[in-house]
Amino acid sequence: MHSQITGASYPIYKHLNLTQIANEIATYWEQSQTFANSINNRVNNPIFTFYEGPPSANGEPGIHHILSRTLKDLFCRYKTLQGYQVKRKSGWDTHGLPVELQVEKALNITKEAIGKTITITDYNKHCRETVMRYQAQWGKLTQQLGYWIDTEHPYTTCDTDYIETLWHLLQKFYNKGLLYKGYSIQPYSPAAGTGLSSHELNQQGCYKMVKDISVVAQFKRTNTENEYFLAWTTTPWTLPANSALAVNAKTTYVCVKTYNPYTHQPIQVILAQDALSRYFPHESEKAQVATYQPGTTPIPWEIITHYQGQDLVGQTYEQLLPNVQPATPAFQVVAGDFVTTEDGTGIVHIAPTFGAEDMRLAKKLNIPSITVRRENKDVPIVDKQGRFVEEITDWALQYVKADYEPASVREQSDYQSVDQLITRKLKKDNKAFLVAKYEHSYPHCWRTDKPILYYPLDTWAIATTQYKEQLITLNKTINWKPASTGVGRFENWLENLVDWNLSRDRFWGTPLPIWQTEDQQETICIGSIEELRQEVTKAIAAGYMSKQLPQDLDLHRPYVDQIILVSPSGKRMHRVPDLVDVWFDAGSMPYAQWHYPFENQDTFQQHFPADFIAEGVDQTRGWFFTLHVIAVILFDSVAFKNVISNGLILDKHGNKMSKRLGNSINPSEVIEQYGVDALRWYMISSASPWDNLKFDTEGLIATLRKYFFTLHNTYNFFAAYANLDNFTALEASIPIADRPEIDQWIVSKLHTLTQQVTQELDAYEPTKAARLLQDFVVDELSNWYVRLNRKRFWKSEASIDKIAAYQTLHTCLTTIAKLASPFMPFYADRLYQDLQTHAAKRHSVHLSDFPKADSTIIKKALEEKMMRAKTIVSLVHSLRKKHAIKVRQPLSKLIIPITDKAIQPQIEALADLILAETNVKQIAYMDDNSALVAKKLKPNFKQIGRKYTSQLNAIVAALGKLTAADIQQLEQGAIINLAIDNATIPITLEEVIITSEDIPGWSTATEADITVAIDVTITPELYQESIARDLINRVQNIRKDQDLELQDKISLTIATTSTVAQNAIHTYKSYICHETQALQLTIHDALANDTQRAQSQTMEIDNDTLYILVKKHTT
RNA sequence: GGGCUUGUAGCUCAGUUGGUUAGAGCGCUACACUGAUAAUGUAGAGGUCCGUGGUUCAAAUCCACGCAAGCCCA
Repeated sequence: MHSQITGASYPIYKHLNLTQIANEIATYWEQSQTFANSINNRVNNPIFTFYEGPPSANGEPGIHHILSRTLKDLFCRYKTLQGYQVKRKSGWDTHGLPVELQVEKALNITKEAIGKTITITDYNKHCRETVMRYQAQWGKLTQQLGYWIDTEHPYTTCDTDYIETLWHLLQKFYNKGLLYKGYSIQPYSPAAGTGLSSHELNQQGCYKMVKDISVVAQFKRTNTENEYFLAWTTTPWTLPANSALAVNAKTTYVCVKTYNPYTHQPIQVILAQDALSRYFPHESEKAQVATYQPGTTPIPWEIITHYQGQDLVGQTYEQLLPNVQPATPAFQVVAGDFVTTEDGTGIVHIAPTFGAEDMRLAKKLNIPSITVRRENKDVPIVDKQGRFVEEITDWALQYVKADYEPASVREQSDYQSVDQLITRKLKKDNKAFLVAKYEHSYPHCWRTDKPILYYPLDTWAIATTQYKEQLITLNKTINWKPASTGVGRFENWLENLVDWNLSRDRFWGTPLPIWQTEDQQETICIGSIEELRQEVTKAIAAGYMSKQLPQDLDLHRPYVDQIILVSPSGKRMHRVPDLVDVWFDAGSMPYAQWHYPFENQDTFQQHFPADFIAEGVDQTRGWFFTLHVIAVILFDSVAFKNVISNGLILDKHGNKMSKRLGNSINPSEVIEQYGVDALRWYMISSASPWDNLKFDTEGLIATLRKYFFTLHNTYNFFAAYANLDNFTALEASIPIADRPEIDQWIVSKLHTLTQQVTQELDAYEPTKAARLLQDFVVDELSNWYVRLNRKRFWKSEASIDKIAAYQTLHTCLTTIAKLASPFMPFYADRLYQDLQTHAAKRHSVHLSDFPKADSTIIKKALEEKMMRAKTIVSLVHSLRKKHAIKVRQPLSKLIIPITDKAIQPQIEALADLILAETNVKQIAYMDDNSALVAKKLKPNFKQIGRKYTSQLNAIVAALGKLTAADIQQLEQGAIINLAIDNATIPITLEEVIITSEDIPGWSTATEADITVAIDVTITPELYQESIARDLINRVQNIRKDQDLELQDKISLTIATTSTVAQNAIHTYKSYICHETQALQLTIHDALANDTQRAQSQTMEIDNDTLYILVKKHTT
């Protein structure tokens, strides 16, 4: 090996160990404060704002977090390289139900115990401790992933400052009149005695298929003999609460004369025309209504009237189960937009106390609810345990769902559920038209495993619906990736917006800062700690509080609940018990992370709204929504301009990962085994972030092999020779124009790549960018440029050409390191720094500037030329294969027919390259008019398709019959007239595509517009040359086997009795010596002795055995 | 039940404004090439472009209705 005199040396790593590199680079970053520097270096630069969605540290980080965090990191690094200052503040989501549930489980208590067997203080203390339980794992993963984010100053949603900002925001809502107390239908678990959040219902397995009894009930129209409205329900127990029926005003309804299937009494029933076939499937029985014999089937029917839904509105009916009377007149038919005929009868039973839609409609139309009085309040006819109240005399105190009964009751053989009892009674009373089992998916309480009820509860809500239009308008300005999430899923959600229910009846969360008098007539909303202290001062004066609040005030329960304020009229005011939905915490982070407006007003202004956020698609109606709502309503702005909503990570079979199935991937293990750069690259390049990724370790390994090893080997190749030649990359740069054409080509490709990568990243398309990079490295740089230029690096003498090759490859590798650094931050940094020979100039790639494409260097024509050369090479290889002629066998000539004059000079420019690559002596061009070239013609459909439409098939057929002479005429500009259907169709050259397909008598291959033929004659001279090349190859392998260094010289001894081989070796002696670095070459008929024979290797040439003896030459 | 996404070779994915023989990589088989390479080249096998209708001279592509998977919501 050359001695390294200058000290300019590129490290060489025999085996690529990405994990080790990542660890070393991580240490380097830490020691050099690289992350901090990448921000501090850009103090006066434009700001790129990124918001981190706060994760909850009460669970372990999973592989899906890797994806979104990689995306976040990628774009922040990219923008940093482009010169922006990108501050990234991390955050923690600390409040909420998941934490509480975890604590309840750990303490083995239920919600009811809180405040009784355990104090709220102690309970919340447990919550506070639990919430950061996995903080260490998160920290480790953040570090392992190379996710650059400020973890030293995170925002934490349970901090007093954070909560104070929330109070400020809530007060703003309150002052706008948008925060109000309402009464709404919520999922409620009677068995657990608590309302459930949507989060709870979305846990795995909460929706279950259940068989319920469904009934089509007959509601008797007032003042008629036997006319009924038919309405369908899957919850018969809600029928005693019915107070209206809803129809769609625009739907057509019919009145049908028929018989009740249970009582066989003649009836007339009203239902939607479109629902008719569902209940009257037999067309044929129409005429037999008059002659029907009770008890026989099928039951005849007959349509007697048609109605518009509008005509039915306002009609009244008799109460179905008259146990409890409404306070005001009820039992009317009303109109509801949501009524469809897709299932049921097209008439919907309305029970305002047990359906969200029902309650909304009831409020709008003043429909009374069926309620009873308890403690001066109107309450539903089902109590909080899930039982009918006493007033429902038929089934008093029975559970409305069988599941709520104790097993001992439920399993008795004569037990009948309320649904069964009700339907039986309806059947008997001629009020049931059809009773059937119905299987559907229904939510269950995750804790008791019992079905939930939709039940009316008190709540505080934000009137988001008032801002619906503005929410939609501003959403249109957001760049959603993928767009469908924004214009489809999100906009659709906004179109169907309901008011945001903020209340949570829990303990560990941001308390609602609202104080009320007992009669609820006076209310105040507190917007800051300062304001609270002022109110406390008043309360002290009024005698309700004994002293001012402590300095280290905790705004959580139970402390805030102990604060009593005084109302303007002097009454005591208590805080309402509600906590705020944790999504409000997360959606407030743009403000609360800076404790705005109490501090950092400038910082907030500079960093609002965000340029970029990224989270899982499941956040669409979570974080993305709450960010949007708060920003639009309170700040008249979007909260983010660009958003990526990424998909899920599934296992390799496309199943969801879960611990239970044992198919989940431990991210740390993967990172340690394969290296985080490989993992990041695999995830980004395999599928667009918004598509679900089927995670397969095999794919990850393929990425490693294909991309990383190739890149690494390209670097190693460069380093090995650059070290030998003491190339420092500090030499005067040879102008690109003065370098060989192939250098100009790869540099042109490099700038095209830079342009495309920039374009894709600007469009938030990281997958496309990564694939472009990978294709460049593997196909263009390694597999073409390096392969074709190896000789330039080998040759021992220094030359301009050699320096050009080094400089070109060095530039490519350096640029790749920069372009790819956002994707593979560790390896890119190592690569980049290893390429800098001077320690003084060496710095992190992440402190460099992102490459800018220079359009003057991009030469499209050259790129096309090279593409054509590649095609020709692969066609020649294909022909050799066909004739079983190996590449080491030189051939005399390849022939290319030229159909387009412009192509010949393009091929000539790269002729040397093509000849070397294909091992052919010469290219011959064949004039396109040559009769030897057989041409084919096919229609250019784009040209003629729209022009001739119906005649097209006939034209295509006629074109197929054209002769070679016709084609030649066309090529010379003539117009060919086709006779089609008694008409003449003129065809011009533009309307067809002519290709040269074949040269008769030659072996040809064709791809696109290029045809290639080869002369397969092997002359004795060519055969000799192939022997020489075979021998060289063999010797090179022996050198390699003997572990000789690249520059070692050898003595070569050959023994063979074949005169053909001997002659060949004599002829090519100097060539063989030069290629194998042999200083001596002797040829014998046989080897001298057994020792030599033992040391020699053999090969078969010309049906004879050839002995090869390679000895390292010593001086 | 509603909204959205996805469905192309055994696997992972491309496939432009519709254009007539649907591609790449991995994997498999054979041969070749190689003093950077764990590579690479060539050829072969492998396709109901999820299905059914429709529009069109022409559909993987546009439309409708389904099916399957996933996410979000009721």
